[in-house]
Amino acid sequence: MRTMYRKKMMQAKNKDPAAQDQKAQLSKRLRAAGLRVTEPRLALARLLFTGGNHHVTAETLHKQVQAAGLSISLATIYNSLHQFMEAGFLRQIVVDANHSYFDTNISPHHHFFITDENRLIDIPADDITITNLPAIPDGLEMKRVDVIIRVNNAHAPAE
Amino acid sequence: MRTMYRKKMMQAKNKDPAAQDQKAQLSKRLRAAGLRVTEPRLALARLLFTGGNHHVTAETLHKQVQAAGLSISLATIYNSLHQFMEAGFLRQIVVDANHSYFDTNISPHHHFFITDENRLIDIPADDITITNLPAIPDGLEMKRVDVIIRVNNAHAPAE
DNA sequence: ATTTTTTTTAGAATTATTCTAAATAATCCT
DNA sequence: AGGATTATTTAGAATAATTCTAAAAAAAAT
Repeated sequence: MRTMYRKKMMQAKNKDPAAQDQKAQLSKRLRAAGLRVTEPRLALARLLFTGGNHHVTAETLHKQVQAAGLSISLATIYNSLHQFMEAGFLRQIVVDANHSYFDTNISPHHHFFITDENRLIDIPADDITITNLPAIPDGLEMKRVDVIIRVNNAHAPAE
Repeated sequence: MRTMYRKKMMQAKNKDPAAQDQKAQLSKRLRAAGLRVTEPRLALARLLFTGGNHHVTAETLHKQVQAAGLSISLATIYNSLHQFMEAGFLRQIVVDANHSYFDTNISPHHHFFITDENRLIDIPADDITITNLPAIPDGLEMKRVDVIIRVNNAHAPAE
């Protein structure tokens, strides 16, 4: 009996109630998207979907994973990012030929892109008013409107 | 005297006045941008800057070159596209992680991007009214505002 | 528990683009 | 004009980001 009790304590130590809850929530989200709940997916979901909105690239996410002491292959990271996109958990923002970001903020909004820092800043949808949108050509349907305001540091040498 | 006259005729046949004029104009543009006038650059300039606005990729331009019976390396095409960009003759539109287009229309305007055809359509600047632009963060200066309206063919399977 | 299906992964392949260094062409300078 | 100087072109190698492949591992179903 004593050993049993010890075991329970160990478990409790590794998984406090809040963490348990978070895990349950994320699992539910994954399952709702038709994705099996696996360790790599849970870990990525936790990195992406907790603690505010993020703009990540496959590479920066991979580094976050390593910084957290985990090991998830780049292939899995790409797979997961695409699956999360299809599930509507992420949105991809392509800013130039060399950089695309995955944005965890999926509500309609826009972006500043700081060209000389390769950094995105969200602009709430309400902060930009677009009136007078042109008619969508016949046979086509609108998927989304992206506004990117390109900025650079004042007096910075030409990009 | 007869042979001289013949020669002149031959020249006239290869270079009619209109073509001559076009070439002179394009040469002037290149020189104004600090670029030497070379055969490849002239040929690319003619393909790009005559006959209405175009949206090209390095690849499609390369194919146009070949279709015209010319041979210009892909490296030169990339070089020229970038030089033309720096000169302000072209503007690059990046629509997704896989495709970027060079647009010969450099006046302010926006785009429809037809996702299932990988095709851009210009939207005149006046057709979209953006009011209420957010303040540019301190120390930054605006370079340009891009609006991309993503559309797909109605009832098309998800992209 | 075993089988079936899905997921992960290392490493190869692909794609778009850039770099390198040698050959060629344009401009400069008498 | 002709030789020196500088810029341009090019083939092919290199790079970077992403995708593919096929075998091993994990999850779900039976």
